[in-house]
Amino acid sequence: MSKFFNDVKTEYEGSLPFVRIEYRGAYDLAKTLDCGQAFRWERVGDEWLGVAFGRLISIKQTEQELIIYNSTAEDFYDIWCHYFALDEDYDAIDEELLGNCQNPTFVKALECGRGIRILRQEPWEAVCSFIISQNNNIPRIKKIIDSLSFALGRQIDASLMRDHGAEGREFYSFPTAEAILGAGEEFIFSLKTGFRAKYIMDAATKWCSGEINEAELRGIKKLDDALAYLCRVKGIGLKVASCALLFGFERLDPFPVDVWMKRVLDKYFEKDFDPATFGRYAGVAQQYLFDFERNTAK
DNA sequence: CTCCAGGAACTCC
DNA sequence: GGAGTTCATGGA
Repeated sequence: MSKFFNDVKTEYEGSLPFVRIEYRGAYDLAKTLDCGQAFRWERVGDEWLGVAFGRLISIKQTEQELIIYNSTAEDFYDIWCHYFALDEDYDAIDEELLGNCQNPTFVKALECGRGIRILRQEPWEAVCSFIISQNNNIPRIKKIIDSLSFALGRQIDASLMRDHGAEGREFYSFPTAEAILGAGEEFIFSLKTGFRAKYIMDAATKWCSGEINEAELRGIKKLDDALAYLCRVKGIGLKVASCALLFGFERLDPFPVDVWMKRVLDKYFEKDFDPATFGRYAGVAQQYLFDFERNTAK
């Protein structure tokens, strides 16, 4: 029994299993899935259809409930509770952030962004996706990830999801590093990845050989050391490494600085402001500011 | 046509 | 160790 949601049970719509989660505290599903941290979610009516951990689900939010279609209670506890960060105390995180930084724009960004959660995505997918993200825009990042998955991922049975936007469509898991390595650089380039093709290949090579090892990386507690570890891949710099750690390795301390965050920092913060001021949840602060500048500030 | 996109490598001084 | 250039691609 969690302090953040009810005891979840499997229900059925015909033969489609689903779960209802009565969550407590703030949760903004739309912003969470559409704030640029994940690239495989699509709005279908009042639901979000997407693939993660090799599964196809649809999720929607009502007043005080989240409903996940194509998930049993077991799936929820094994995967989705974790993926959607429903077990994390964001009230406590927000409180600590506000204690560390009283910058007026940040306070405003937090109020606007309250309910955004940092998803816990798959490590390899995060690494690969944020390599693709460099010098690129979000719609095209999504297109490339789609074509990579279509070409090299494993097909997912979508028959139960016909009434949730899956009718007549095919869905694929994100390809493994092995699959990408096996496909070869020319093929990856042919999917419009451009100059990033050789970067993707270097990441896949090092991921497969164990030169970049997930468990080893998780064991590196000091942020700078973890960043340096990922930066051994050609094509991964500070920003991509920060995103990979924040979104794919269950860390909330990295603070990715892209063109948008540079804008935020020199528009609203003192000249030599150090993001480390935010403390161990700096990544959450970054996401509030990122969403604020892109979607709210105007 | 130019400019830009959740950057990073490379080349200069 | 900074500052400027280049890298594919597509949309505005």
